[in-house]
Amino acid sequence: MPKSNARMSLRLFNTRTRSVEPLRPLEPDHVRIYVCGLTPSAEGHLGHARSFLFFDVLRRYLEHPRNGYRVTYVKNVTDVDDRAIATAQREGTTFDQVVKRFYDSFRDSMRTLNVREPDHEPYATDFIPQIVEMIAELIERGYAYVSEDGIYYEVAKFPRYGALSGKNVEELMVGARIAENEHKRDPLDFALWKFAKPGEPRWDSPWGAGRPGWHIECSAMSRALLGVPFDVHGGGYDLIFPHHENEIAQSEPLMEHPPMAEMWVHGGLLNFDGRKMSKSLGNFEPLSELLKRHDPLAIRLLFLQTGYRKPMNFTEESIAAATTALEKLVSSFRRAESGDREPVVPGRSVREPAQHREAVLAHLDDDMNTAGALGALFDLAGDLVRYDDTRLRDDGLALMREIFGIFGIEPALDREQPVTFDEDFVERLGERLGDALHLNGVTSPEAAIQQVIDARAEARKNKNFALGDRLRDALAAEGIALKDSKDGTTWIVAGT
RNA sequence: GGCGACGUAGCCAAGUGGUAAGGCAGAGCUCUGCAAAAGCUCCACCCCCAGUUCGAUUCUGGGCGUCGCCUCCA
Repeated sequence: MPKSNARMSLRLFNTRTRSVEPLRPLEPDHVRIYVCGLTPSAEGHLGHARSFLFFDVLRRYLEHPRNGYRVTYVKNVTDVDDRAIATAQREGTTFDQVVKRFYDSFRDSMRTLNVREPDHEPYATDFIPQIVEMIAELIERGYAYVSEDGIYYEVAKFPRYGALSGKNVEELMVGARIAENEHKRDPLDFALWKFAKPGEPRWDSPWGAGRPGWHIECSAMSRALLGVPFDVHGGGYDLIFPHHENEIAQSEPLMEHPPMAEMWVHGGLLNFDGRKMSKSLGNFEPLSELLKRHDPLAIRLLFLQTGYRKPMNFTEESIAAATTALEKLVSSFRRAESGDREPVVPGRSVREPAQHREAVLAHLDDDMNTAGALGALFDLAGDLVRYDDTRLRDDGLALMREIFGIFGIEPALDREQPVTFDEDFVERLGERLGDALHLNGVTSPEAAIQQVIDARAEARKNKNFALGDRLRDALAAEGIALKDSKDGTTWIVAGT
């Protein structure tokens, strides 16, 4: 397979330049990515997941043969912050236990969502020496000063401050909403190091024991693990200001050749029923809970349908639609795999897998237009059962799997029906069947359903359609739909 | 108040200076004992007004609306 050439290369929107640009890695064939991770001092929600899901797809695509890059992907964990400390004090525990609890849960959710593990997942508290070193350099060069309650970055010393976010420093200064702090020289200055108050976690530093401010860890850890400059710095839109602006202000004065990251890539935020999903609004469902109610791979598909930079709205209706759509894609795959074929309709053009492949990849090259790519994938799925040539069919199946792999939904092709029955299913089904059929000592829902199917087949064979329908209706009332085909009857969960 | 994004069918959503992908839902048909599934077919004057243009949904200006950031936030 030919390597990528200049004509078909991945283009991404770069927040730094506000334009779509080709990705040109600083090292040949190697892309270094730093994505701001979570501050696990509270429950993660689906909005967090959207961002990480996008970067997971980006990473998969970079490694796909179309691009063929080796990727080093770093996603940090802000494992000490004011809120975790406050929660710990309230609960009579320690901040690291609070963080562990929430982050363990979030990692489980990421696994459930088929998000690949980062190459590095640095915790801020594991990089205190590097953070302290960086603060020392900033003080030495006159960008930071020691104050009574901590060490601050002096924004006025960095002329490019505001360039990434398009903020005007003067306007920010007059903004009434910047927190006043008597220990700062300027309201815009932000903490690099906070001296510990009694009872607070502390690490030693030349200036006094304390903890790092939020922003400095990303500057220190990206420098330590990737080196600066690197290729892509990612995160949610809400991080552009002030977090990423501050990272730049911390990192670039210490560099010979800024910028710290060639490309800044930001994912759009997720709304929930039309409103921002936020910890402060309290209108969110923990990710771990939501994943119990919805197919995680359908969630991936749902996110793929919207441009990654656009704000999107999550509703029960939208996830239901995505769930159905995923089932249909998988169903097309399975039908083709089993040799099932649809006649080619006159006037309907069937395109070869290679053409579909190009269509999908061209969309992805275009600033990761996953929605367009998904449309092309549905086109492929439609043609899959129309190839009368085995080679084409096999190529089509392989392509389907390949694209599913980029999207991170490949487990859907192999898994069993993702069905959950509640405990009373068999009992309720038995009641619904009444005299029509006595379930014969079965305990598993699957076996019970099979018994009903067998009994119905017998009834239909005997032309006893009334009984057959009664059996089918009993299953339908429990949300189980039957599908008759020449090879027998199968069932799916249709919902009630 | 400052900055920014968005407004395409019932819902979600891609996209283009030359009368609009895809998905979900819906309708009709085929198949079928019935149904489901599957297949076929159908379903959009692209928020409003003005301008540029031979031609705008796509460009420019104004308006209206929704949302976000400016404070911890993916």
